[in-house]
This record gives sequence, C-alpha cells and structure tokens, in this order.
Amino acid sequence: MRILLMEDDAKVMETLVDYLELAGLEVDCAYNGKQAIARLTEARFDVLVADIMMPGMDGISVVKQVREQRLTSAPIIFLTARDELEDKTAAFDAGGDDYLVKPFALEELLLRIRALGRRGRIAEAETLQVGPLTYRIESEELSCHANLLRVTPLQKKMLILLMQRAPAVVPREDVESVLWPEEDPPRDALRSHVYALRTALSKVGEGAMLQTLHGKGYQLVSD
Amino acid sequence: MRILLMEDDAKVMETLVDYLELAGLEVDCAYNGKQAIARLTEARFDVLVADIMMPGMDGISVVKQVREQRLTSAPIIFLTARDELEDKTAAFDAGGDDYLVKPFALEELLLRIRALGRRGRIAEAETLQVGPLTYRIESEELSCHANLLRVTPLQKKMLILLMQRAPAVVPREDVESVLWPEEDPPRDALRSHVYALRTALSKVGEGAMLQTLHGKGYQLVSD
DNA sequence: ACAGAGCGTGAAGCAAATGTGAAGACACGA
DNA sequence: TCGTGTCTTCACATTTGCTTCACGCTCTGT
Repeated sequence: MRILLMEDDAKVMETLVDYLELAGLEVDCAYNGKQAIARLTEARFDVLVADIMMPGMDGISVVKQVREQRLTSAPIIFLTARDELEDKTAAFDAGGDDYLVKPFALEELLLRIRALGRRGRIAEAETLQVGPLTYRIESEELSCHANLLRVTPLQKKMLILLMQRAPAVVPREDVESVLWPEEDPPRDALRSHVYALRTALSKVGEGAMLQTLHGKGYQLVSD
Repeated sequence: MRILLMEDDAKVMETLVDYLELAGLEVDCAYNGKQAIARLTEARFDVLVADIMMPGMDGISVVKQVREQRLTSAPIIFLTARDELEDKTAAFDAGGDDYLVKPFALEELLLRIRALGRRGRIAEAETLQVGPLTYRIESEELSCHANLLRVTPLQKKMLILLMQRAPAVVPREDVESVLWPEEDPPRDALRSHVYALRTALSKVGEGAMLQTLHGKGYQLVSD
C-alpha cells in the first residue's frame, strides 16, 4: 500500500515514516503543499495523510485543491493538534475522510490507514477509459483503438488529467498547475503541447476528442 | 443519503434517529443482527452505523457476516463504550471503516457519516431541462433534440439563466447583471446576443422558445 | 393617430485567444 | 562528443467572441 505523507515538521515526519515503513507500507513524503501536489501528479497513492497545519498553504487548502482538481480519489486522513468541531467540519468539507487528534497512538493511525486503504483499493479502477482512449494505470500505457499512443511525458500527464475529469471542462489554469506544479507556467508552452497532443490523437483518428473552449479551458469529449 | 442504524438500546436509538433525520438523512433501524441482515437484503444503504455491543450477536460478528456475504459494500461506522486498541483492531479487521467512542458528539457522527457516504455515492449526471432543451451540468453541454447547440460563452450563460428561471420572465436588468457582473452593461450588446441566441435556437427549430416581453425582459417557454 | 421608446436585424470592426509550424534551448545517455 | 528526445519560445495566420452602429419595425401611452 502506497502512502503520501504531508507534514512540515521533519522530526514528526521521521517518526511517522519509520513506523509506517516498519509496518510494511511504502511511504512518500511532502513537506509542503506544492510538493504534495507535484508528487500526486507523478505517482498513484492509496491513502494520503496530511497535517492540517503547514506553512505557506495549510493542509486543508491543499486537500481542497486536490479534491477540486481531482488529482486523486484516494482517501485522506487529517492530523491536527486541535480538537474543535469547526476544525473537523472544515476538514470533512474539504474532502477529508478521517481525522486524528495529536497526540495519537501510531497504531491508531496505522489502523485507519489500513481501513481506508482497503476500501479505496476495492473502488479504484485499474484502468481509465474515455471513449476509445484507454490508460492502464499499472503499466502507464496509453492506447487508443488498441494502438499504442506515443506521446511525451508532459502530454501524457495532460491527457490523463483530462481523462480523469472527463467529460468536464478543465480550466486552463488547472492544466497549468498540474503540468508545472512548482514554478510559474511557461508563457506559450501549453498551446504548443495541446497542439502536439491533438496531432498525436489525430494520427489515430481521434483529434476531435480534444476540444478547446475559448477562454475557458479544454475538454475531452466522446461523441 | 440512506443510513442503517444497528443499536439495541431503544433510547440511544431514538436519540440517534432524531438527530440524523433532523439533519436530512433517511434512517432505518435494526435492533439486532438478524434484523440488520434482513434490512440489508431488502434495501440499499449508503452508510451503516453499528453498536459494537449487541445481544445475541455482537456488532462485529454481524459486520463480519455482512462483509463475507457481500450484502453491501457500504462503509460501516462502529460505536462503542470501550476505548481499547484491541477493540479497534477487531473492528477494522472485520471490515469496519470508522470507529467512534461513547460518549461522542452527535455532530461528530454526522460528519463521519457524511464523509464516508460522499465517497461511496456515484456522481449523478445532473441536467437542466426545459422542453427539448437540455443542459448537462458536468460537461457543460447544451443540446436540443439530441443536436448539440453551438453558442458563444455569453449566450450560453444567458440561456442557462433563462433555463434556471423558466418559465418565469427574467427582467432585462437581471440578465445584464449576470452577463456583466462587474462593469456597466454595454449599450446595445444584449439585444445582439438575444438575437444571436434566437438564431441559434431557430437552427434546431426552437426559435420561438425565446420570447421577448416588451419593456420587461425575456422568457423561455416550452409550448 | 402620433411620437418616442423599445426591439429585431444584419453587417462591420476590433481585440484577444488560439492554431500552426519551425527553430532554439536544454538535459540525458550512448 | 554527438545524437536524440523533450520542452520552450517566437512569429505569423486564423478564429472566435464581443461590441457598436445603422436602419426599419413594433409596441405603448396619450
């Protein structure tokens, strides 16, 4: 089971990582919101664990963004020092699935991670499909009409995002923040990538799937 | 959201039912394991809430049976008076998803029910419909008689507003304040947009749906 | 019936967004 | 070192969407 930890305190992080890895989980770390979002676009996780208090962008904002952009459907567990109801409401409203108040027993965290992870595993599809487009999550292969789709890493990332959100319209800003999580998005790059991706799709006869909504964003349609 | 409560104490049950129904949930009751299993075979639930201590068959055994027989895949929340780790392990092992220790705040239970229920529910495809006109909210598509309606962003915004308020008359000022929320509305633009929208509707044979009420506003009628 | 305001109609103009393709910048491994 | 693949930038063409304008018609109140 793969876990993403979001925690700014290095000591706490170390404790958590040690314990969870000893328990046989694969653990990945993010020390702030941007790192977390970057990691989420690169790899798949079964459960997210987020400290509610982080510098720059607090845990709740990160989770809100993650949920809104549908970067993952994995369940999220919040960690916090406070035990007030409004906190809990905010956490659950943002899209959290569980809530642990510090100090907590590490076994307790492990239990909850396992419970949520098990649930997610059942629900999680191992393939993403939109019309004739297929993305096999395990092998990270993109194919269309049984032809393997050959695209560059960035284009693949973009296409997966569009597939995850299909048939919704994905605002250009969202695409940019997924493609360039850390820095500012390059000025004209997105246009070129969309163009290239559309060209690639055209080669398998599906260039029309990738639609532009003038002034809004992009959308994957399947007739 | 539909909830199944498993609780042997009638007073506790009443408190829970009252609170949850007040919160807008549909609640069904089972006073023991057999009743619970019977209800599960009859109806579908979004979340199960089970007291861990019940006579005859304790809550954990019930849940174990439910999971083994795959009577439902809905998430399960355990309630218990004890706060010992072995209990929790047993609960999660049996297939539980969350764990609340008595006494707990009713709001807390509601939060957790909502969090788990949200995860399980399938996103409903919501649409807005007026006569032959359909607006698919997720994909933001407008269609009429199964033809895709091609309109500009502003026209789309206007049509959605009219559809939301149909069959009411929408004052021109209202349309303007929706189309141009920040600035002053351009002098003659609205007239042109109405004209263009009506033209677009005419192409699918529904130009007459968009009516003008001289000096008042606009209205969408469906025969 | 008359004037004046409101509205329909269509074309034209403009600014911004997007498409298009090539060329340069960059990192990486052979 | 070179070649390869990838990303970014740039310039220009094209499209899109919004607004304005002119002209004639319709409606309303007097």
